[in-house]
Amino acid sequence: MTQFKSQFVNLMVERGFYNQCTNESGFDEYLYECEKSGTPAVGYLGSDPTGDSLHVGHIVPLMMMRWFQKCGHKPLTLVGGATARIGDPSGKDKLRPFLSEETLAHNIEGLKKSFSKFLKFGDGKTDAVMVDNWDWFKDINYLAFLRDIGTYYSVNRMLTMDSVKSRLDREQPMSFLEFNYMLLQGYDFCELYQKYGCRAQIAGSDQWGNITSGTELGRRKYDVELFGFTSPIITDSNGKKMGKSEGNAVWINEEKLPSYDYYQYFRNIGDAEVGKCLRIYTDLPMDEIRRLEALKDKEINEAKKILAYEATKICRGIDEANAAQETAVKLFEQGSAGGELPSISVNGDISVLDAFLQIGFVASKGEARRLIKQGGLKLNDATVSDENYVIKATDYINGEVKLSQGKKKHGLLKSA
RNA sequence: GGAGGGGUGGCAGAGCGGUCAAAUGCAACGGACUGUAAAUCCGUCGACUUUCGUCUACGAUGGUUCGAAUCCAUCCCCCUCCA
Repeated sequence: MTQFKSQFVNLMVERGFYNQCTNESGFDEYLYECEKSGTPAVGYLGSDPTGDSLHVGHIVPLMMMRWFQKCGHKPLTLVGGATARIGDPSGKDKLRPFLSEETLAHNIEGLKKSFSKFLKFGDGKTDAVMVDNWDWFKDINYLAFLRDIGTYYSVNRMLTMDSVKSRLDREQPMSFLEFNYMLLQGYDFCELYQKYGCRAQIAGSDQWGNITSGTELGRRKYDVELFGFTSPIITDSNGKKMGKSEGNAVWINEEKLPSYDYYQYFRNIGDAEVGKCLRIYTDLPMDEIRRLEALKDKEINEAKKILAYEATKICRGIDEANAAQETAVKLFEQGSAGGELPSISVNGDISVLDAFLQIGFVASKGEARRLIKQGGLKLNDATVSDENYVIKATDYINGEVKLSQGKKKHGLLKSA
């Protein structure tokens, strides 16, 4: 298992993070030299602030950076204040809507928060540093940019890039604005090289074209070899991208998704994904992972619990992980309500319909009625059969009524 | 600027004067089976209403008609080709 010299590359391969590298042996050699001499290599991970939080789909490169840092290297996290104003065409058919300045500022704050859950920021040698490409793009002069950078790009070559080609093949329009995206990302890489000596870019495989744009620019303009390292796109057994739960994205930031739900997302992962997810979403040592993924049938649930706990711990902290786990145990293994559940307070009696509507489990009374007909709503674990039922004082146990929708959605009704 | 095509429910995509709250597929949700899994099967999937039914919806606004997602007019937006 040690076909590579550097700790980092070996780790990546072993844990399933490795998809493609611009120069495998070169990168390995470079990192090995850095690791041996105790000089941190600098690598960056970019993300455009098109939303105000990252979601589990972004965790893969984040975890790579986390390992990168653990191996004694220095991570840079780049937020694309400038590139978000253009829109990355990779994997998209349509031009992105433009974002307002306020939205951008808000999103950047959200991203910083997401990043800081996985990486240690600060002033130390291997501490992560946040940069914004708006800083160097906002004052750039168009003619100067064309002359300094544009000369190194061949349109012939750009047209063969996947992000461009797929649009053209599908006869989807692509604006000149988007066409320029790869120049900007290429420029970013070189800028970080100049400023921080950054020679590595880590990202998802969809960024390959944009990464090579940077490595080629580096070679032509600065005569330096930059490295790109990508992860595979993580999919579930149905080939779908990871990251959706009940139709909603699984967000990293807690204000977008309660820790309990974050925990549950990993708890409910498919059997076939357990090993893969343990490698990617937790820091557990490989020996432990190999033991866990060997579990079969019912026992695999133990592995899922550990996965959920460990993943939550990294992203939400140990307290939140404990609380989420405790709630889950109470709810599923002991059948009582836990404290981490969503709750609402009411005065006096309330109809079941309104109760479920207010707690947000149903979007309308009609939906609540339908669920009752289908036997999908429960009060204190008893199926509701009468849609006109009114919850009264006698239904409260210790001042609470447990509301359940389906098997997994639970909440509490408290008397005010 | 010219010519043509189009805007329908979360998405994709039918419908082209009444039988349309709108086919079909995907996604989603509930139930059964299980292990808080997967697969499968059954059911649901605009709002209000116990049922009847009422209301709001097919880009926007007006109009024609007993009746419009469907026809007409104007406007807005998108796409393709030509200049």
